[in-house]
Amino acid sequence: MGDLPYPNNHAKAGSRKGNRLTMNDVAALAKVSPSTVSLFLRNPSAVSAKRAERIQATINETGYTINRLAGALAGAHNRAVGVIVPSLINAFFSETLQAMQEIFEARGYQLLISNSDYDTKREIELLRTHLSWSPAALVLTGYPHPDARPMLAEAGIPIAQMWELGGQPFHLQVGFFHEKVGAALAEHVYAQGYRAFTYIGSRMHVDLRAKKRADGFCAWLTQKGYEIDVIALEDQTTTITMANLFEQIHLNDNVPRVLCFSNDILAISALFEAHRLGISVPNSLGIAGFGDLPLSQFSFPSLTTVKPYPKDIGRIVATRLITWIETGTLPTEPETIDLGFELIVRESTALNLTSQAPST
Amino acid sequence: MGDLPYPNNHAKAGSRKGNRLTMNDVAALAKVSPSTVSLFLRNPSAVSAKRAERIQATINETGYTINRLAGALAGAHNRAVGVIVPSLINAFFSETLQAMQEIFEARGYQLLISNSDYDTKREIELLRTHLSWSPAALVLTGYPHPDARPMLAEAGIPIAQMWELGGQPFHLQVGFFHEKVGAALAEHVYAQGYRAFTYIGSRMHVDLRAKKRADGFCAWLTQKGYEIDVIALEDQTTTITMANLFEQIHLNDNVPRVLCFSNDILAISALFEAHRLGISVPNSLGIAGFGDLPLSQFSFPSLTTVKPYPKDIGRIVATRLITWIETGTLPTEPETIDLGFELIVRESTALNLTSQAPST
DNA sequence: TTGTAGGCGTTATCAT
DNA sequence: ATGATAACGCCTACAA
Repeated sequence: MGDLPYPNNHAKAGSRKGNRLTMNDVAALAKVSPSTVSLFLRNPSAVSAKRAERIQATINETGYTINRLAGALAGAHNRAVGVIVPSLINAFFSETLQAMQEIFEARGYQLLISNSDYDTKREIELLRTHLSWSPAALVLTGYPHPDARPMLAEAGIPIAQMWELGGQPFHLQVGFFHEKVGAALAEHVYAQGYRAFTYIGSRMHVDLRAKKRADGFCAWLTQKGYEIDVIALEDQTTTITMANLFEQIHLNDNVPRVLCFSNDILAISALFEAHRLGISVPNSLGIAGFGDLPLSQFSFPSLTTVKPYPKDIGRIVATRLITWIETGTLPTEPETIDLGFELIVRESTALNLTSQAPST
Repeated sequence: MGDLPYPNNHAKAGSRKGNRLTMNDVAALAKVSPSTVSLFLRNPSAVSAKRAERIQATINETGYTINRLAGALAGAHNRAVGVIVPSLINAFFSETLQAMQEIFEARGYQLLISNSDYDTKREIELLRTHLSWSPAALVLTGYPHPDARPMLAEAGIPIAQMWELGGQPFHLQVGFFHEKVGAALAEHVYAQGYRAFTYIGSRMHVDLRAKKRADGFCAWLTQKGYEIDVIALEDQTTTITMANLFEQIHLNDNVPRVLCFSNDILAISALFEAHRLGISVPNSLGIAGFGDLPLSQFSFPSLTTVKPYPKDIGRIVATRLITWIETGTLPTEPETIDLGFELIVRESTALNLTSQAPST
């Protein structure tokens, strides 16, 4: 399909000619040519001090603002960078976005952010929309749908994929292997002495990365000969579910159980539920999460979790992209940067230790 | 100052003429005129079925993507909407953004999002930058700096301010009074029987809304003749601070104390710290927050907090703005919508009640 | 319903 | 160092 049709019921909106102040106006007022103004704006030192001053003065007086739209069209590259994330609400992506934006903005790039809501169809549409703004680069989360590859390949701009490694990268891939997260966690809880395992993931039917973490967890333990209870929460109703969850769990001190959650929010809810029920964590039950929220180190007991590097992902993506944009080059070989993750062992899985000890 | 100069070291980047497929190319291939293609893209039903089909076919074959930059420049209005929030990481703003985006995107608008990092100077610069993209509308958080008002007034586009009420609105203001939040909380904890009060706010020197909540809290209690300990946390080091905080607090069962925090994250940390120290909440100490995180109703004890309506803020802003954009009108009278907030009373301040009862 | 002509505000090229 | 001129790709009249 082509582009979407939108109603064009915007009759008024002033006449054709907006009364916007243009570069020509500024040039006329400053008694220089438009080219000189343009040049001044891009590189002030290339203009004689006298005229520079005049131009600056009129800009100040008139409150002139350059029209980037026209500039972008005129053949300079567009200083906009498109970013598509699955969710704006997710704290991980927010951190990455913030980090990216700091760097991009410092170099004069504007971010066009969209969220796909974990929906592949939406993502493809968004790709089209983004491309229609002819961005200088595009940042995607994970893999794009195969159908979208040709479109992206034709765009001729650097494309970064973040938060997940694997598949066929375009130009740059920055992230980590989510299966390894699951495996690392499995290895840890096994080493601690837990012998009954429950993995609770939310929205795993759409959040493929959460799914991969679960898979990695199960794979490691299956190989050891254990069965894992996997509980998939359909939506964000952490809520009732946590009480239900604890009802389903059979605690047995001879075969200590651990609950691994696909994010720290769930894990912390579980911690509270344990408090409510008087279940001792980590001795009667282990609990672990993913994400290392600011809160997680201050919970009681403090939460064992896995910490990705959302800010670094953003920083690296931004830096690389800017290099390619400004040199006008595209890497011949796709670049893959594995940032890994950190398993943060805290009290909530410290089965072998004295869990009562206050942290210092 | 005019606009920022950025190095233009992007020599390569293909020749002047990008090899991008244009509407003319599509027209030629489909054997129609460019304007027919343009018309088709905007309103498919206005073109004869035969040609429509031909055009659609060539678009599919070539993978043509319309260039909105050119369209926007050509005098149609620009389907971009600028949004400036203080932080991308804050869960409140994320929810508002997500809600806004759903509505805007459904109507074909792209969001240009920036975060000011609670910095006024940055905000003014961002305003300039956003204006340079000639957006169809602008969304600000709270009040813009007075210096920025003329710029905004001249822009001639609808401007929405969200999350805070008061001052001189431009066209639309959607939010609530933060002082009232503080007052409502004060009234509640006083009614519960707490008689010693501590307010802990983070980043209040830059987050003026958090400051106002604190002020509202203090004002109400000062009027009752009480003194309030206000603790301002400079940065996000929740962390060590929570332990320090509890060291400073003198608990006295005859004069029960309540801790009110400027956000739920801090409040939940405090809840955990109380567990760690064996302090009984709410009987020995009350705790309240702000924000109503998903987690907050599942903490133990469940957290008393104030719930704003971030999604509604986003939805209303988006809806109103779209109306004005598409009718090409600007409201003559600024519109103010007070969404209020909800005081959610839960266990953590239930001094008079049996706090042991498990929630049902 | 379809085609033609002109212009949107800027930048790049090429003289001067 | 400065200025004239021709794109950039599309949209909106207006004409056919």
